[in-house]
Amino acid sequence: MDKTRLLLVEDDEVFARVISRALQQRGYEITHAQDQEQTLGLLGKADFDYAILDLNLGGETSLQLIPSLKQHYPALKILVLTGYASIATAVEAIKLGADNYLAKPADTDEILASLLGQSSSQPLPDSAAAKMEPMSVRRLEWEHIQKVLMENDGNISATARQLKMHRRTLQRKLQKRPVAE
Amino acid sequence: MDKTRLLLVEDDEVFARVISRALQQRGYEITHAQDQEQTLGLLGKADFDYAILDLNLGGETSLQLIPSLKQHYPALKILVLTGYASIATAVEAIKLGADNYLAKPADTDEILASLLGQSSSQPLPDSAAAKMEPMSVRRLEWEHIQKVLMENDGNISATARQLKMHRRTLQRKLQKRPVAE
DNA sequence: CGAGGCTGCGACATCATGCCTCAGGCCGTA
DNA sequence: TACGGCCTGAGGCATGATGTCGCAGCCTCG
Repeated sequence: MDKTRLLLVEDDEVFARVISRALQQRGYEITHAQDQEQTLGLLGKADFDYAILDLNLGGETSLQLIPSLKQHYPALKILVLTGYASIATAVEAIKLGADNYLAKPADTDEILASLLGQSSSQPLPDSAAAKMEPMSVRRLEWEHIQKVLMENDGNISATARQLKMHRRTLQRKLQKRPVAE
Repeated sequence: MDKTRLLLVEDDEVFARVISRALQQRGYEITHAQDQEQTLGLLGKADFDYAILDLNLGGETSLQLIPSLKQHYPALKILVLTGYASIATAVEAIKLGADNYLAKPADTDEILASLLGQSSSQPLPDSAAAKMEPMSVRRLEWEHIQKVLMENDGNISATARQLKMHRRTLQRKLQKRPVAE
């Protein structure tokens, strides 16, 4: 039978190579694009069963690609992967049509499970109630910042003003990675 | 014209009362349910335009209610609200049909904005358009700390552990600001 | 072209935080 | 009653985070 075709949109060379190799060894045929333009250029030319999108492509975001991809390949399963995960972008991604959303770092197995798997790692019904730990202050702050940032279409200055913090401070916070938990 | 009808599913008495009152003052007609059963019992009996679901209802989750609600009221806009937000439940909620997902603490304006949200570019009825300023990070932090502190019956050490911050730091934060804005 | 807004970033004084430590208080229990 | 375990307030210090200012580059609009 034919190999499963997977589209990888990722701007980080190193990570792309690693994940590509890992997936190829598991029998997937990988096509790699590095930005929106390259991805859009592929649309007519090849078929895909799955797609993995890095949320942050240099300056751009891959969210906009989701509707286009879904339009061309209605059955395409899309996984959004990001090192700067937040609830705000997760909600946005899913609403746009992504099938799953995962935070880096994630190993190949997690990625595959999220991509293929129905539910995520755990059966949600009761695990949701069991995980009753409040967010850490840092995590809460990160989520809030991301949410407001999104409402301001990524405008850092405007976001800083609303949050009543100095622009320089916001800038520095955004450069760091979100706290794991 | 008729009032907008809103279904509030929330098991926390205090929070339910506060939010109910705030929304009623803004012209909404609120129906309050405390668990899955009560909610399901309402399905045939009333119409709703919006719904706010607390994710954690005692031992159960409100996620399962979403499909039922959507089925009975296809046009219903659903907002999932939770004090124990996580990316996993956010993704799950949206996939099940929720229209938005918000982490507590959130003030009434933020909740309303998230609920009505979608209808962008809608020239909001003059008055309502006023200020839906998000909370500053400091106030957000303060509220969150207070809430967790309450849950731990004022135990500072336990609170610090949950919040993953140093006890000394929490101690200092508590001594300082009553936080105006 | 020029005004005005946004962005990234260096520098530096100042404030907040993490971390260790001590002393005292409160409770069960051996 | 003395002990261990847990909580609290507080001092001190090294280090990290933040507020402030400034500069240069980039857009966009008139």
